[in-house]
Amino acid sequence: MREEKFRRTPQRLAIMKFLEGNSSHPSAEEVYFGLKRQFPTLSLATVYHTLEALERMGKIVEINVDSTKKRYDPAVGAHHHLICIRCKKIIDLPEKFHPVLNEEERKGFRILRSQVEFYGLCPQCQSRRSPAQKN
Amino acid sequence: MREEKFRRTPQRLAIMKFLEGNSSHPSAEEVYFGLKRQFPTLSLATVYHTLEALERMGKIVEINVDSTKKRYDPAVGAHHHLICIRCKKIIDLPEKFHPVLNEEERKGFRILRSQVEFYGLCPQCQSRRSPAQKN
DNA sequence: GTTACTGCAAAGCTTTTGCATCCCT
DNA sequence: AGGGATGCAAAAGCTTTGCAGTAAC
Repeated sequence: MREEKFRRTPQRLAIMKFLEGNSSHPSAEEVYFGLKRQFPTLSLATVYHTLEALERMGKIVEINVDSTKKRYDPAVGAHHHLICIRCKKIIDLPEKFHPVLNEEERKGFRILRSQVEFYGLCPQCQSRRSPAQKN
Repeated sequence: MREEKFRRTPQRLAIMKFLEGNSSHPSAEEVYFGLKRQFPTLSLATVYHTLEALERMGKIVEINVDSTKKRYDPAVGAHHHLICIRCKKIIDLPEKFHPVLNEEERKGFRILRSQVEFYGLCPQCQSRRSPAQKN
C-alpha cells in the first residue's frame, strides 16, 4: 500500500506533455518517434518504463484494439471508442451509454468499468482499394 | 471477390472441432497444446495458418483483450464480454445492449458491429493476494 | 496432376530485462 | 548521499514467413 515514488525527469515530462490531450491513442513507438527529434538521447526502454509507470498511477490507460501493439489513452474517464478495423484509427466518443449488468449477469465479478466499442470503416478506408496501412 | 479454397485436412478438422462451442476464448498456443496429445505432429505454424483462414472465412473472430496474445472466439454473433483484468478470463454475455450512434456521432464511419465490454475482477481474483496468473 | 497445406526452422516485431551510469530529490 | 531513472544491448514472447515435402481435391 506504499505510495509510488515518481521522479519528474526531463524525459518523463516530455512524454507526459506529448500525451496530454493527445487523442491519437499512440503506441510506445509513436511516443518515441514523436519526441526523438527534440530529444535525441531518449530511449525506447525509457518510454516503455514511463508508460508503465503512468499506467500504474492511473494517468493513462492501455487500449487493446490493435493486436500487434499496445496503445495508450490519456483520457482515463469513461468514454467509448469508434474503431476502424482497417487502419486501426481510434476515435473517442463521449460517454453516452451506461450499460449495467444485474446480479445474475455479473457472475460474481466485481465490475470496475464498462466500455462500448464500435467497429467499422473510417471514411478514408471506405474509399480505398489498397491494403490496410500499418498505421 | 473470388471464393477461398479451403481443404479439410485432419489438422484443420481437429482445430475446428476444438473451437466449436468452446467458450474459453483460447489463444493459438492453447489450441496447439489442447490438441498436441492426440495429434503429436501438429505444428504451431499450422495452428496459426488455420486460425487466420477461419477468421478470413468469418468462422471465428479475434478478440483484443489480452495485450500479450491474440485470442479467438468461435461465437461470431453479436454478444458482449465480461473480462477479468487480472487473470484475463473472458466470459460471454448474451446480446442485451444495442448501442447505436447517430449520424453526427458516426463521423463518416460505416459501422459494422458494436460490442460492450465489462472489466472487473472475477470471484477467484477478488480473493487472491498473489500475482495474476499468466493464464 | 495441381496446388493448397504441413511442419520445421529462421526471421520479425513488440516488449521486457540486466546492468552500469547518471541525476533527481 | 541514496535510490530511482536512463539507455544500451540482449533476451523473451508471440506471430509470420520461406521452403521442401506431402496430401487433398
